[in-house]
Amino acid sequence: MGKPTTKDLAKAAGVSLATVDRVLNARAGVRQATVERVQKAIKDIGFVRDIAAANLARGKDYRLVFLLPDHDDEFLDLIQTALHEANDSMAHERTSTSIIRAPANDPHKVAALLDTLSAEQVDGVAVMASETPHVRDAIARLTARGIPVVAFVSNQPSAENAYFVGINNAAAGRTVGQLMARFTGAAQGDVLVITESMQARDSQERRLGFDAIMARYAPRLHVRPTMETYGDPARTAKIIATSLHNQPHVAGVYLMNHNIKKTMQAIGKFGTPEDTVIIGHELTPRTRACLLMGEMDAVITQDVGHLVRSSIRVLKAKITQLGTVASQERIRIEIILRENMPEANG
Amino acid sequence: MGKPTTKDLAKAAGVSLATVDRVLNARAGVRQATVERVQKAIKDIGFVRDIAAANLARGKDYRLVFLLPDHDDEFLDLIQTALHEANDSMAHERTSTSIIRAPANDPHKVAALLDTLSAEQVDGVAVMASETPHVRDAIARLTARGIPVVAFVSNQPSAENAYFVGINNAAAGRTVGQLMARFTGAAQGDVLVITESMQARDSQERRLGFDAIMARYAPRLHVRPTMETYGDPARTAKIIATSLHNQPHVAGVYLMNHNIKKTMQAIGKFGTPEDTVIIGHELTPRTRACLLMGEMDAVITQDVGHLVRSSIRVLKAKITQLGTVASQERIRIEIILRENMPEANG
DNA sequence: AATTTTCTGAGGCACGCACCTCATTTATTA
DNA sequence: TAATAAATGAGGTGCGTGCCTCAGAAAATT
Repeated sequence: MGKPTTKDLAKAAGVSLATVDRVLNARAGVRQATVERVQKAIKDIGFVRDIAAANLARGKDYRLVFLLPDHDDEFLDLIQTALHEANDSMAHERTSTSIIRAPANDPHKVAALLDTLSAEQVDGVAVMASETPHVRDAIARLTARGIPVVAFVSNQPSAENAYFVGINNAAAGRTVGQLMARFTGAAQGDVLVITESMQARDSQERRLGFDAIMARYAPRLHVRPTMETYGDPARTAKIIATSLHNQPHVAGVYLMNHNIKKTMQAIGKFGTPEDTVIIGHELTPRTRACLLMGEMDAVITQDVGHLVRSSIRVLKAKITQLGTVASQERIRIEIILRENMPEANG
Repeated sequence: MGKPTTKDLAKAAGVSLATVDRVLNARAGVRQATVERVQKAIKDIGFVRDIAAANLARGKDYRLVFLLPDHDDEFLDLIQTALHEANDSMAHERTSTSIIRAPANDPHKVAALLDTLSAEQVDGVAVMASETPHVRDAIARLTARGIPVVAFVSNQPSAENAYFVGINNAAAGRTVGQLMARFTGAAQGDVLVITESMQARDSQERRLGFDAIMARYAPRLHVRPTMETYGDPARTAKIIATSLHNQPHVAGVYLMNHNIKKTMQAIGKFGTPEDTVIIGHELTPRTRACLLMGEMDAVITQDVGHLVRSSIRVLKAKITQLGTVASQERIRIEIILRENMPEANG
């Protein structure tokens, strides 16, 4: 005989189907003693609710919202593409995702947007935003309203209950450090570190990890202070120009944020020594091309499709109060060289 | 209004539910013209069968069989663990997996085992075995019997219809080559390549990829002919001992197959220069430990959990004649350093 | 003890689909 | 044209669960 059903449960607990239903769906009007009898029976016979059947009966689908920064870069493009793809393939698993966008560095706007989401319209939320007290509180209010939240790409360690879907950025920084240390061989010189802003927690963590490894394995190299572009092309160009001019030998460059288009353009324009090792984050059309042409030596990335699907699975698991397979939800820090680069739409 | 149902389909096609059912489930007794009318309506209204409901109604579950080699190594252990894990987490998606084992290098036994599987007991099969004519034919017979097959880990390019779940081994070899070339810095000397057997197609492909990159990027190094251990500890020890003795400077070692326990033991015993770069395949407890202790420099691996889940998804898609999300099924060639090593049970 | 309140059981309908039977219509062949 | 075969429609039941109603049973209150 197959998996136990609600009928088996009712029999095992010595109650009726109606009572089983009341307990399973946390409806009122059941004595505590009875609730416990049923719960014991659940464990005894190993009952697990058939979610497919439950969803069918309920006619419900999962409405998930992804809150993303509202600026444009290739990484966000990838995320949106993956979300649309997921939306298509999950439509028949009763799951629909929608995207809302907020200024990345305006915590008030983010918080305000999150506050507009009610449990009537939304079943779960994935938030990609910088960690600030406002955002943290808005997340807390969401969960208080019964809406599960996951932190997406950017961790929210201060927000309890917000499961983090993304990579360990310190480890990512260490990985880049190790590659930089080894790829530079025995070269002497400077290493430039460039990012959009060190405000972002991600950048700080990556830098720390990077420095730790560089200090240990490549003391021959001098790692310069982080240069911030603030996303400004002119500023980026200027920074790069003066850096490349002043440093007689740039052995390596670490592009720490994921919007490296402008930066690579500037580097291409001003030129670096042939053997300069350039490592950056996120596999996008741009970094893909740079790898192929040998302009970049390695890219550290996370699988965007996996990020999206994992967020969806975790949110659904929270909504249905079911468990997840931990190993499936762990996001890998992927090292991409020209040789192991997956095909374009992967 | 939500997704179209069979009722909507019937209306759109101008036929009854019974006919829709006959078409959807490929039952006999429908005129070709009518079949086409229904299929056109399916496209027109974008009907997609609700698999959850269908499975519920059908009371069916997917019985999948994994045919694995019958010897023991850590990689196979990982696969079995992942299979058990998947079995648990898929139980409520009406999917059960079982494992049967056959001597890796006995194509007749493999074929004989595959021939015993009938469509009454089994809905899909994943085959991990060396590519031989016997195996290829047995796979063809399976699909002829209506049982979908995927090639698992080991490709079966000669078996049409057997979708391959695994990595491109030539690319994996190239990746190792690139890492070897860069990690060895400017060192001169020999590179040893060790495997269990060059009979296996995987080993041949890896070697080709490796050589191509080494010739191009590290002509300073001399890559020695492949040494075969045949899985024999004594032979392994002897090979290693003489190699390390004869080669004055071993700059690198490439452990090409996934059963590197004995080999690493031998290497540890006879010792290598401090700066010898050792790279191998598959992240197992053993390679994990070697990475942590600095005995190995990099491990090229494929996510075993992903391999298993992907196989299951692909088989189920074949059974239900549905599509898969290509990007989700692409198995990555993962580069693992100490710094980006996932936790133990990942 | 009588009354109110709180539980509990029995049963039905629905979800989208599979699968079955039987009657009826349409096409094919003699 | 009649006889036969093939195609189609109508309608029912069940999968496991959610959700609702109503009638009784048990417990708590007066």
